[in-house]
Amino acid sequence: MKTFIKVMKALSDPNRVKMIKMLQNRPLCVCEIKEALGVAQSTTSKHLKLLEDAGLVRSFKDGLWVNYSLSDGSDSPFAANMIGNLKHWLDNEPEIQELNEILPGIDRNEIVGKE
Amino acid sequence: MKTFIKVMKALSDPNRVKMIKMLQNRPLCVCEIKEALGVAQSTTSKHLKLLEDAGLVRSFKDGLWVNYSLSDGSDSPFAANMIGNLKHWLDNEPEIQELNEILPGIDRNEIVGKE
DNA sequence: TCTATATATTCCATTTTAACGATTTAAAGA
DNA sequence: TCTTTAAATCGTTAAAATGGAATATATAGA
Repeated sequence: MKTFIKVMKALSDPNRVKMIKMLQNRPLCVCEIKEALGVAQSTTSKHLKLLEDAGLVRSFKDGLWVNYSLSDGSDSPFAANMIGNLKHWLDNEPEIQELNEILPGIDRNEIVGKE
Repeated sequence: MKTFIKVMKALSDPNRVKMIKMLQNRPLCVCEIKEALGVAQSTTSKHLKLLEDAGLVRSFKDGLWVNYSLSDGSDSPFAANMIGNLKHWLDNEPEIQELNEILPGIDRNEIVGKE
């Protein structure tokens, strides 16, 4: 039950759902996700941790960066199922379409730290 | 996005998930669900309203009673999908199995109002 | 070793959620 | 009409979730 609730909770926040949808395009570092969503870095990091705990995303370090990508779902069948569903769900949402438009223009090497 | 979030939120509370699992057996009135879960009547009613808003259950009156049953999912494809998944999910959870055991013994005509 | 930078963590304020008791509403029956 | 009873709603409280600023951690490079 707990693992199921974790997945549902993880997916019941719009920003976290957007993160999943963005990661369908390509792996992203925290700063790229933060930039795309327009939220604070700490907020981004916390959301990603929650998604990771639910088995929906995974992370691997690359120097200073931490790359997040979709999980293969091997941790939780619930997570696996939802990752699969979300492949086609919500694609017509304006919020998601807008993200897909700006995402190609977002590059970790061009993000300015604090402003 | 909103309808999706509603479904996820609705399913991110253990008591509400238990309600769904109970309704897989048969339609139930508020007092039967309250009895099975051991929570207050007002709590039960509110949870059911939330599930109904998400398109996961529907209700119809029968005299003083209000019967709740699983939705056919026509309101929301997300709800439909989750109702389908939950048909086989969580069946091995001790909490769910216990509910399935006590449920046959719960009868609306034998529930005492306030005690 | 010192600095710069990306991320994680901590702290705090605000909002949301879940629960209960009490009250109100609605329907059935005396 | 009055009473009873099931369910919905309201009011309140405690816990959890969300968000940002500030700080700590970790790695790369000078």
